[in-house]
Amino acid sequence: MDAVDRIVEQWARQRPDLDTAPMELIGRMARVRNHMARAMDQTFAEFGLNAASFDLLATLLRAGPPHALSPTDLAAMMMITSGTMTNRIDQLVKTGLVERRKSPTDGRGFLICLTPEGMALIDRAVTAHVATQARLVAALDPDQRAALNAALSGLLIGFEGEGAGDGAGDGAGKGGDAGEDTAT
Amino acid sequence: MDAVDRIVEQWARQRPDLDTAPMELIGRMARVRNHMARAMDQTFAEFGLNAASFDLLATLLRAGPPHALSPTDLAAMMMITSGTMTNRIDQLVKTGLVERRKSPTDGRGFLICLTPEGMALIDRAVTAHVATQARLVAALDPDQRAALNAALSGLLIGFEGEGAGDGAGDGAGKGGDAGEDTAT
DNA sequence: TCTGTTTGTCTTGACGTCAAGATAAATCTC
DNA sequence: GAGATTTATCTTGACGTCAAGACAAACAGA
Repeated sequence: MDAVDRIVEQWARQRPDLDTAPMELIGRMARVRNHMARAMDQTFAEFGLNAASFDLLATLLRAGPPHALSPTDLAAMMMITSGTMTNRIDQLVKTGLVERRKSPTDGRGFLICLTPEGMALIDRAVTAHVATQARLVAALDPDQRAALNAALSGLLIGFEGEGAGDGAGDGAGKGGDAGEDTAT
Repeated sequence: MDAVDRIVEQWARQRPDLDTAPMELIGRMARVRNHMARAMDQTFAEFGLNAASFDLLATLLRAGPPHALSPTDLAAMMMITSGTMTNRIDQLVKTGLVERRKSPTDGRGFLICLTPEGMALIDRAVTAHVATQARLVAALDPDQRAALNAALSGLLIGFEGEGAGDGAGDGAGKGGDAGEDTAT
């Protein structure tokens, strides 16, 4: 009897015509994701980061040497708008974790590079993040994990299409929510 | 080979020491949730609502007659702060879907009530919402659905504790994200 | 070469959220 | 009952996001 069960019960009384089985699934997934996001945020905070800045630094790290990407490429990979990208870069430049270099090939463009400090920080932060993630799924035994992963893959293929490009790129809503980093 | 696989592959090259199996699971769940949230937002928009206003109206509806709750109770159920609650109520009062009545028993308090218009709208919107949710899980066969639900329940119990109170109530981060309605 | 279009980045304005605190009413303690 | 505490709600200020558009540099066609 969890919180989702209580909500489903209320609907059964108020609108017995509704089939709430999908709601159970989706509701639980939303709640699980919220708990996980909260836990991961704590790990980020230990390194003076939030999900947004962690995501940017991690994207640069896992891109491989020379750990430099254009704001446009970063925004595409992280599925955020260019304005948001500018803002995130500004903050990380202020804290000295990345730097803006002029693109050698395009006078309009920049390359966002990890500084040595940024490199060192994100390297440690990623290690801690992976440990946090391991802890978050520890409650599941291997069979359950495999089943969960298979079901999620099935859904994801349905949403994104088998071998589509990188981003879902639909176009999110505006204010407040919609995302909280999508990957890493 | 989906987007999450590509990210995991990059980590394997850059940090082969990491066990990215949990990341796959969590990454897929985050992406699935984002796609679902986007689809549900579309349904809400068809009724002139967003996730926030839908959530409030639906909470009042499923609470049963007389479809009236205090802002404090609503905020607790929806796991948002009192300031956000004030804001959400203001908007729905402006559009005539709910009204503020003085509490008959507490001079400080109000009861937020569905107006007839709000009642009619949310009743139709919930029907459409449930249909959208059914469509979102249609890709899974009954076995997969059961396995997914079981795995999510297991995780949720781990996070919220077996029979705990209504809210997780931890205390979220501040700006931007953290939620996008949790239930309904 | 010159002009028009495309591309890369930043700026502006609006929105929804949160945290912290202000205000008013209710309740408790002596 | 009078003063202190708690509870219910709203207000303020800051933040991060998006959409739309401003601006500069690069490219393409005559």
